[in-house]
Amino acid sequence: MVTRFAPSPTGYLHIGGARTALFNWLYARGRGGKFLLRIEDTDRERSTPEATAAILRGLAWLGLDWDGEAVSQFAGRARHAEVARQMLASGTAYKCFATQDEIEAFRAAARAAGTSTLFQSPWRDADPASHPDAPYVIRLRAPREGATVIEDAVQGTVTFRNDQLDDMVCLRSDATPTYMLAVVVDDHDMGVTHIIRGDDHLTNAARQVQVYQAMGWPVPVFAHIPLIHGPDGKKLSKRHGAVGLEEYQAMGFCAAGMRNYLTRLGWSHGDDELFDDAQAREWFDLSGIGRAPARLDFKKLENVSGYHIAKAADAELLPEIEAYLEAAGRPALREAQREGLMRALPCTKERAKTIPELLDKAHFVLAARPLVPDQKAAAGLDLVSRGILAELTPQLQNASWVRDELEAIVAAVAEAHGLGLGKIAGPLRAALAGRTVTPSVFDMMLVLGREETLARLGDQAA
RNA sequence: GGCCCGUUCGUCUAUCGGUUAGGACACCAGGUUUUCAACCUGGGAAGAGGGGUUCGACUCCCCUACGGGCUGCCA
Repeated sequence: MVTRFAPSPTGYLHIGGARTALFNWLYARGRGGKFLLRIEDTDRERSTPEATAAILRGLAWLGLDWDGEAVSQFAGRARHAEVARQMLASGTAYKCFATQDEIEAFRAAARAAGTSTLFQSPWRDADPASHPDAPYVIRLRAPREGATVIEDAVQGTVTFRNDQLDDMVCLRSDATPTYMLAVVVDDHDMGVTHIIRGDDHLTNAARQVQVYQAMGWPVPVFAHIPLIHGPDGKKLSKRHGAVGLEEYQAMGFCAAGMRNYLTRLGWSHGDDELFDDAQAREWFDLSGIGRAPARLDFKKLENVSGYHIAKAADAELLPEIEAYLEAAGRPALREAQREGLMRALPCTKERAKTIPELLDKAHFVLAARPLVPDQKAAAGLDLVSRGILAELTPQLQNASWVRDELEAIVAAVAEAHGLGLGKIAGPLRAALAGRTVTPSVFDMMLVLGREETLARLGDQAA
């Protein structure tokens, strides 16, 4: 079995497109099939190489790999034209010499008369001998009786009356193929067996089936999935905020979390919410896809992202963090910071929903001495607190650097002053991290090590 | 306008004629706690509306409302 993702390179990779790609990828990868990528660049006006690059970057970040090279649809235009000629020869298509003006006049008249605006070409049954020497388009000779039926894996059986479908243009007057023709030819030639795409193509599917039938080609399995809507239930657009996949990377969601969230958006497998790629590949199927459009919920995305960050192996998280830094336009990690971060990951990743949040928790290991405490931290470092820190320092000097002993020492000092651990943890936190919100003070000491810990305490002690 | 698709807690969803309509996120209350987070316990929260079919409908059919898509020599 073969699936494909076929985006138009006219902008960024839309979050909805990303999910479509993900579904196709999951379906193919879970069944030992192939997942192909085709760039639908037949619209020369709007297609740009930058957009293609953005799509490739987005897929790479999401972790979706495709088989073979990405195919340019425009490159296959000669083949598409050839098929149009074949249909002409077999009589399943015809030359139409109607001009744009004539078509517009037809539609205007139809609108005024309240009849169907579907264009009915007078050339459909014209004698070839009467053909003028003028530009023409090649139109499909679509059946006028009966109905065209789509057996859709998501939408079920969808029936279109043929009198609702007009003779669509397959080859334009400049001899370039239209999208409707090109998709069908490419999908057939590429051996695509399952077309999973947005349901904005459901109506198009009927016209495309007519082309398959005209060519006598086997019709693939269609699965038209509902679009993703904004939080207000309206079609997702820029006014809702992030629509481009890369924006999600820049916001710091982890790729695994994004995959999990997007997979679960509009598809379900019982009550399973959190899963890894292997499970997703095993579970994913067309019958689990819902029929109603889904809305984006950033809170849930955060939750899922946090789950996967906590679960990720440190060695895999580090490159992802560095990729985030680059995507967000933030400075790269210095070598010392990279090493420190690796040590700090175990005590920070479990508390972060996103990568920027993780970096914030890891600030203590990213910052270099002498630390400049922020306002709140500075407020906690009063004279009394500094005195206690000064008292604590020599005791830590000779301690064996293990959690139990560090806890015991700090607790003893606190008790000597008639204080709870909470009272002394504050100033410690301020001295060690320069902040009031940090990982556990003992975790920080262990990550920082004896030397750095004592140095930082010394910086702040009275 | 015509054709097509959709509609279960705020959100994502389970249910495939018989359930006190379940789970997750979010929210609220309490607990735990060295901060934040995490975690634990509890709570409120749904079948768009109206007709049928049936012993019995969230589930099947029809109508209405609302949302979406298509209706291009765009994709």
